[in-house]
Amino acid sequence: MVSPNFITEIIDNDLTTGKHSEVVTRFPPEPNGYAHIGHTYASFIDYGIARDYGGRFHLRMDDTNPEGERMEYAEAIIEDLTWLGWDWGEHIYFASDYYDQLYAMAIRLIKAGKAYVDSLPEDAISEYRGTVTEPGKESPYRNRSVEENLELFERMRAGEFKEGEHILRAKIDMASPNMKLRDPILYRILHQSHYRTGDKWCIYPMYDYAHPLSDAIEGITHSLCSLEFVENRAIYDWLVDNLFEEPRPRQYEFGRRSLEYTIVSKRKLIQLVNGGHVSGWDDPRMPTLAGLRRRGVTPESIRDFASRVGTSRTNRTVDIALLEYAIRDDLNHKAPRIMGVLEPLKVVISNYEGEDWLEADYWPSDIAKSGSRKLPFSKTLYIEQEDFAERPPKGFKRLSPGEHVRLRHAYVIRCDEVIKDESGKISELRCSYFPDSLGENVSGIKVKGAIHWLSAEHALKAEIRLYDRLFSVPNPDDEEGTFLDYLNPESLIVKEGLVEPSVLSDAEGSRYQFERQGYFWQDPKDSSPEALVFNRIISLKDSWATKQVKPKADKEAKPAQPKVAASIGEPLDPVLSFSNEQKAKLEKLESKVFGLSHDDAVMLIADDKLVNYFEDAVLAYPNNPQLTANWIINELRRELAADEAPAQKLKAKDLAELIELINQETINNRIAKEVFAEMLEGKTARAIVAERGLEQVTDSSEIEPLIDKVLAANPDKVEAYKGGKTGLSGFFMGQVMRESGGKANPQLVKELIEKKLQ
RNA sequence: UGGCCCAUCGUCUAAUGGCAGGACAAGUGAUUUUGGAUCACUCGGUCGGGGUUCGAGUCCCUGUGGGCCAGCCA
Repeated sequence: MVSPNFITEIIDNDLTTGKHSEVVTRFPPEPNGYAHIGHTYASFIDYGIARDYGGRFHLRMDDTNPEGERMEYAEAIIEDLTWLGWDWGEHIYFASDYYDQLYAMAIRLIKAGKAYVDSLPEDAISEYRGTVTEPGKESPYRNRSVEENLELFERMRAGEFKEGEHILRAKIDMASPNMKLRDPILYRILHQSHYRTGDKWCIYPMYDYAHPLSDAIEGITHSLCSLEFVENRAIYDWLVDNLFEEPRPRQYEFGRRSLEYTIVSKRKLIQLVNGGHVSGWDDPRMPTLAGLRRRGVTPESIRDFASRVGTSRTNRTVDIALLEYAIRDDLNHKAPRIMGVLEPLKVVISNYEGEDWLEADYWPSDIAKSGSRKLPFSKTLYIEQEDFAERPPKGFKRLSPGEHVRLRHAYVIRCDEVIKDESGKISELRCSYFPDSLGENVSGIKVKGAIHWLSAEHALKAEIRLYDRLFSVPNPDDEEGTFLDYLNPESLIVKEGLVEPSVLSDAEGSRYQFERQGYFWQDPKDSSPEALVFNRIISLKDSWATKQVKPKADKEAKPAQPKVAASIGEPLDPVLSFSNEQKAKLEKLESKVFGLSHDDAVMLIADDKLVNYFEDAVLAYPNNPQLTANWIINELRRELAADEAPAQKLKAKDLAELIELINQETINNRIAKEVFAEMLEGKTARAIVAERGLEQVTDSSEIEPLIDKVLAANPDKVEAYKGGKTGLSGFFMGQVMRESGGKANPQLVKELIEKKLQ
């Protein structure tokens, strides 16, 4: 369901290491608006992962701010997510249910000296916070006694203060480069009643406080959210570390997905509704789930879409064609085919009298379903205006004067005469039909195409609403002016059309394909048997139309963007900021004694820790300083920088031992990396090599059989290689190296392979 | 004069350091009583520059580009 990604990788790891035995995720919407397509993606990851791992999925209303939150929204979100197919069983929660616990935990923090009541006014707090480039200042109230904090906080809760008079903050670090850590606010006073807790509280927890603790309370294992919360993770960890034991939840962030021709910002959606640009939150053009549902889009197709859009750590904008594909792909095998005419053109069959009820299959032959309805045929028909051309363009496969066409499920007709009204507009076609062309009994007349049609006296009038993309540009937010300037004026076109009489006897909520037009269903609000209203869910792919606009499309094609950056920036020379001592050291490392390249020497010297480490290592093994430098720069430094840093324990002389083994060619580079990884666990290089017998194999007579084995096992690859696919040399190398347990001398292997493949 | 995150076909996404693959889009053809669907094929990519390595999309440095952080919002 959810395709593998960096999060499932983490989960796999947590499960195999036993860090968690079960996966518990949650989706935490705030009930202050309607769910939209963006929510489906996030909730899909949460629900899908829990489901895939046989774990638990919680729906939690993140209601920590009484302003704007309403039960009505919570209910709508529940309805929408249920419709989507997410199943949380009994696990529906409200952050507001945790208010007592959260309050108790705040007391604990205060008692531990980790939280304090600040009484600075709002603007001062903002000022004291500093900026992204300047550290903040500590509040004069930061060092109040525990007793005073306890008393003030209790009085805050009791409603003794006005909004803004006091707040509760975590005591972390006002100088942190991470702004979120500059004593984040935990509680604020809000004299507002809450849609669930009423007037019980006048202090409310902030998201940054309530969210991690709610996760921990519920036993969430993997708390997944979007990228803009990366900085918040620091508070998340701080709080959970201070208040909970292992196993505790961890937060992981994924990239958001936006959709072309769509916006989901709550503010902008409201503007669309209030400005009358759409009919409401469930207007079929809206990206809300309510809108999608009313339009007729199936939950299956939305799920399929979400699974086709992958998960990564980058914000991305998805091609809307992918959504459209998912919708069509689902409906293709679900929607019976009927006929509907959007813009009728009258056709009189001169040589036909009376009426016939023809049997017409609901399904094309490539769909393994059966069923049919009766279709009335008579002297006067309607066809689609588009399906007739007085002067047909090249490649036109429909009706034109003197030409034949198949009426879908019925006869072949020929156009004999075109009748126009006073204004010159075509008002009617006179055609003749071929009685022996029905069904398989083809009259011998060849036709290029088949068109849809309806019997004039039997067809039902219907309002047909043709919905299209809401915006005329893929990224309205990236354009000049406001997004409202880019509304697609043709996002809704209403037609007075005709449909088959059979629809009246179909079940409510039936979706159809109007052949050659698209997928439709009756609008669930506005349609009735007396006044039919059909919504177009999605048009059919139209390769004829695509072909027609091709020259234009070529012109519109984006000019090839040069991928190369226009300017090549000069790296800042770090030597400029070096002290005299560092400069002296640089000279030393670049001298013949050490012989390091300039860049490597600079890199080491820029970090005192590294240069000291380097000097110690070279002291322990002086034979190849450059090799030592390479290992420190390319391998060791990464480990030193890692969060959990076992490398701190790796002594310079131990690394020197590894360098010696490499330099003496006792082990090859590939093995060296394996050994290095094990050394982080505290063993020494020589011990690892001896224990596991990792010495390099340099004897051709030992290697050659391995090569023969690999070549024999892959005759096709050998063939391809000899045919010029030299990229396969890496494949052979890899196979042979693997066969040798990684121990073969790679240069030797390479030479031998090349010799054998000549 | 900050910190953090990110960069693979047009789009989205894969590739224990070892054959850059898939899907959508586009194109060609087959098939078709839907210019749909289906099938086959084609087109097309590792942001630039250095380094490590037998071998780099993957590791290191750097440049460029993009995103996020200074609500008593979430």
